[in-house]
Amino acid sequence: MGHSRAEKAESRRRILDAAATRIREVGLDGVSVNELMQSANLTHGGFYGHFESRSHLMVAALEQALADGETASAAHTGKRGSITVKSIVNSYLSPAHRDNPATGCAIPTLGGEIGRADPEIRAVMAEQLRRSFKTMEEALGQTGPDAKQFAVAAWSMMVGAMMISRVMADDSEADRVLALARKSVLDLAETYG
Amino acid sequence: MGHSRAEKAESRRRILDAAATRIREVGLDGVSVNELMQSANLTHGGFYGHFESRSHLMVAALEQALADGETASAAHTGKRGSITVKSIVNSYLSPAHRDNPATGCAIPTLGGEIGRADPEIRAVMAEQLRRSFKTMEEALGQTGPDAKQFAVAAWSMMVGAMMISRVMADDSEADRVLALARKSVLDLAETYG
DNA sequence: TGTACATCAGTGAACGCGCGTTCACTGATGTAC
DNA sequence: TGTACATCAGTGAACGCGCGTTCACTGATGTAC
Repeated sequence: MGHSRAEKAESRRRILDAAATRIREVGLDGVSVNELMQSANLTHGGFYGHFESRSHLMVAALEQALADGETASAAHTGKRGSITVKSIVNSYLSPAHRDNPATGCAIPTLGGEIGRADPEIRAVMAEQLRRSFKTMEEALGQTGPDAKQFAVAAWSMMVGAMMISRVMADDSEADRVLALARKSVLDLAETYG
Repeated sequence: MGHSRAEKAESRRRILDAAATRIREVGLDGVSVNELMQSANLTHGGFYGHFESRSHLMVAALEQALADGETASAAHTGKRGSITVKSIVNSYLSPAHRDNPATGCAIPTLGGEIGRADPEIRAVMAEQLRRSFKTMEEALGQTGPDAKQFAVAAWSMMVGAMMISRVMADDSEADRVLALARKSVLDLAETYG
């Protein structure tokens, strides 16, 4: 059980990875320092050697969760061929994404909580939203006000439908919400594209 | 400072009202029993004379918050004349609604949290969603698969856009999200209506 | 109408618990000679 | 290459705090006679 200096960065990474995953499962408020340290095979006291405070970790963890979620999405959509509206929507509004929040997009999971958080935390997610809008405009293959409107509408619908689908207990009802939202985003893409 | 038997129901109502308001401001996890009792001008010990446990209160508070939010919306849209898609959307996606979560719709505020809550809590919101879908179909003045698709798409977009708008720090950016989503819901209504 | 008693809404001290954070320490790693 | 020392990642006890919940109690209200 060594703890060389080179391994410190590795420990930090394990804490941050656990945090980025856990906050998507249980929310920012649902994670304790002790729990994260244990899942990184460390004891709670060492935490402050890696992060200034719990809230500093949360900022970093949210950044990573949002980046992870985007990468996971891009990995699905991007393999062989370019990103299209259809590939984004099919990947995003899939039952697999709904059933695996820990590796998915943090926006439907944490958005409500973050809407009432510190400006610093909100800024992290706001920045991701701007990037997401831009990606959607590029996927539409257009620029201008209509493309912007589509990007905002599509993302609003996707995060809303994902949140709603996760609330629904009945599986077929939850699946139907995803399917109908998917169709509607594509209908909108035709209208604006 | 009397506490007659007739006043007990009044105390319960005050606790429940405070809870229904507060959960929309700070989330289900953000409210403590002690805080609620104080805002009802009572001490914490008396809580269990009114509710079996904190989580029992939360179920009742969520029910009331959802009913309140719907009533508030209907009050705006319904005055003089019937409910239309336009009247719902204009009221829901207004900056006033965004800036007053305590009296507004609980879905964008609490949806993420509730997606990972007990089945009992999820069922309460799922039921409200079904009612909301139905109201939207009626507002569209149609029935059938297209009306259902529109209802799901419109609600997904509205709750998503509200959540996103609350994350945005910049006011004009946040307002623009609402305005663009509003336009898109109305565009969809034309497509399906 | 006036007194004695029962009811019960609300009080506040106490419980065990987990939280974020601090800090004196341990002991393996890396360095100097 | 081998020994002495410095560094510092990680440990674990302890802190003050607020949480949900329990419970013996108080005292105003309502009832019986």
